[in-house]
Amino acid sequence: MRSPISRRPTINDVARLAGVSIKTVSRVFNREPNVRPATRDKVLAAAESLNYRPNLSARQLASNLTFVVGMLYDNPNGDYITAVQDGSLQACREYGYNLLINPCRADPDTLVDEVIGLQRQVDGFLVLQPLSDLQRLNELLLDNGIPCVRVSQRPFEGFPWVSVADEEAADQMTEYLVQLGHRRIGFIMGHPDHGQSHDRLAGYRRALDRHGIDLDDDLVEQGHFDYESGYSCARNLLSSPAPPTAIFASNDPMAMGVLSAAHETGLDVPRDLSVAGFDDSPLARHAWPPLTTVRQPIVEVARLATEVLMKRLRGEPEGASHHCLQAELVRRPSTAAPGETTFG
Amino acid sequence: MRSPISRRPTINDVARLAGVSIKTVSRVFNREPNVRPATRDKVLAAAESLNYRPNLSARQLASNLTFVVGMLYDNPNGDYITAVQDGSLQACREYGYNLLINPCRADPDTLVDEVIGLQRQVDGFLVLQPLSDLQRLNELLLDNGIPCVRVSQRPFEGFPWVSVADEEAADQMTEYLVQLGHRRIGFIMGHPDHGQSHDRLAGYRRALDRHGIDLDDDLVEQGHFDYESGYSCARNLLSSPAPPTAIFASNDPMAMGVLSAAHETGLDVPRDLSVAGFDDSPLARHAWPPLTTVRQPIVEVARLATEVLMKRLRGEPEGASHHCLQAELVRRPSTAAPGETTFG
DNA sequence: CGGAGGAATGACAGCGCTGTCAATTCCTTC
DNA sequence: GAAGGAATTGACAGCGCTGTCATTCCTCCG
Repeated sequence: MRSPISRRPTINDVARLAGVSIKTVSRVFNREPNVRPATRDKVLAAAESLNYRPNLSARQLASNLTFVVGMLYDNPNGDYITAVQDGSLQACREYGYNLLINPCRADPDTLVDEVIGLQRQVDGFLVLQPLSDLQRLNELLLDNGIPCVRVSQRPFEGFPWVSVADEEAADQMTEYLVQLGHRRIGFIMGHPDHGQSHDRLAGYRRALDRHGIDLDDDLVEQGHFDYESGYSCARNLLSSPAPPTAIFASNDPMAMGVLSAAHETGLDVPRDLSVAGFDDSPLARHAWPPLTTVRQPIVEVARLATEVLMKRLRGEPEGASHHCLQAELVRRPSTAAPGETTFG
Repeated sequence: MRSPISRRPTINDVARLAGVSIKTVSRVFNREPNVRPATRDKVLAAAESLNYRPNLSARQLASNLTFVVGMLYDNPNGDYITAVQDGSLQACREYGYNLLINPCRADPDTLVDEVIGLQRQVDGFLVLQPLSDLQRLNELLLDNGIPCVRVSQRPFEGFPWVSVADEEAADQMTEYLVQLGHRRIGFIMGHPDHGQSHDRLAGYRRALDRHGIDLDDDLVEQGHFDYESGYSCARNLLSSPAPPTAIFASNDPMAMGVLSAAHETGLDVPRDLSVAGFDDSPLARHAWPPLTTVRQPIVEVARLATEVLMKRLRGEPEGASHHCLQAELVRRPSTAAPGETTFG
């Protein structure tokens, strides 16, 4: 007589039902090579019908691996973080890994402690911008032999990295503004310590260059990726003797600041001033008027980066050590030809 | 001669060095009673000198505990989620637990699978709104004997819960608008399936009642907590024969929609229309004009809920099964006396 | 001083899985 | 049709810890 107790199914139950050894079940769940497709199917069917999930603790204990990847970040932008988590989780689930989130302060000392403390609790790290650009952190990780994948616009010898074609996207946005008829286009840079800031500026410059428009340094302001700096940079730009007819801010919160400054100055957007952002955060859709911006494939970047990490951890061929994804221009009513309006 | 191999020390190493059995070491590390102080000290000294840390996986496997709590949510609001994660992590770290995030679709069938699949991977769940109001999910969790703490405005017999005094906050906001001189105050409800929506409506009603202001049903619109519904509800309200002089939306994205509708209609905010939101998401500060709203103590709610869960898991006295935290009114330029403006 | 009874400690069997290595099966190839 | 080698599968011993239960050590009292 079999026990009717409903305990969680183990690898033994699956093996028995599938008529194979537990080792074969283990192979299937670890995607090891050399399992006949028919056998694999039998095992998967058995597992499915029992609703079997491998016990992580047992797996960890036996393999001396944790099957957990840590996510290291200090980005305060909630929408960005949840998008990254979303993408990363997709890859994690596919590979049977779990994700341990680790928001941390960029303060180097605390950071070192945290990372070292986590050392045996995770198999590797996904390091997000802007933390991924901290030289000291990267070196620490590398010296301790901890597998990592970086999301960054800059390479760091020793770790694979995933980036977004920021320069190209900024070029496209500038091109679009030029095509609309703008010649005096203000630019608000992001935080100078973030790699992206410089790429976006470079794209802006490249597009202007191509059209033979002189780069007026007075049209470039140094912001910090936050609403407040967008606001004050815009105030500066708009109060200059020859104000721009369009302002391209390096991210959406700064563009929101530009909108506020414009409203406050009594300017109509887009008639008197076109405003463009970068990131396509939910903010952008909810602004008034809705913001023209650049949609970054954040979810895809995170998924890809996590997949690269998984492959690395499993010793599979990793492919290229650098992947670059394309961003996409999103046109909304905050931009128009100078003097025109997008509304009826 | 000691082995020079630098592997991580195990409980056996400590036991040998301390001259006791591994079980005694285990007792010391688990703070079990009935260990002589002298023995305890010997063990701790040995552990210290070896720099021993218990292996989590082994502990988990043997004890059938995971020292991980899962966070179950389907809220798409990134700022809310990161705030919750932040608060929850604070409590987790304090108790030596890890946090496993689990965004999921509210689709009941998938959900059941996910939760059951996670069953032995976590010791308990923190269930967030609005998932925490799904009757079927709560029952599933309860039937499977999984320890949970809910963040919700509604009780569910069997689980402790943490809520925010939404009704009171909505009352305060309405009171504030009345004090400014508004009599026709529009209200946009949230998603009818979310408990909060009804509490906020109740607070609005209570305040009007107190002031003897008749409740005009035409002033209450049914929204869905998103920008779009806020926009269309506001259009309805503003195009009525007797439009309101203030609109109180049940969350910030809807208030953003109200702002857009007002701008589009050519109304000046706050001179022609005061607008108030709820939640104090970053959106609110970045809107034009900045939104008067209600700050919810999200981080604190999450930390408290997680602490309650930890205590429950550790069999410590839990205290009350219901905690309620206060929200706080945040005044910004989007509200003013009718006909007045907040700007110079 | 002997014995009762609680406090302190230990022996040992797993927890559910993976690594190792041996056994078996399946193809080729001539 | 059999040898030879590669592909596939299985048996079994732990991984480091905790639960159970047996054993030993005290302490206190008649």
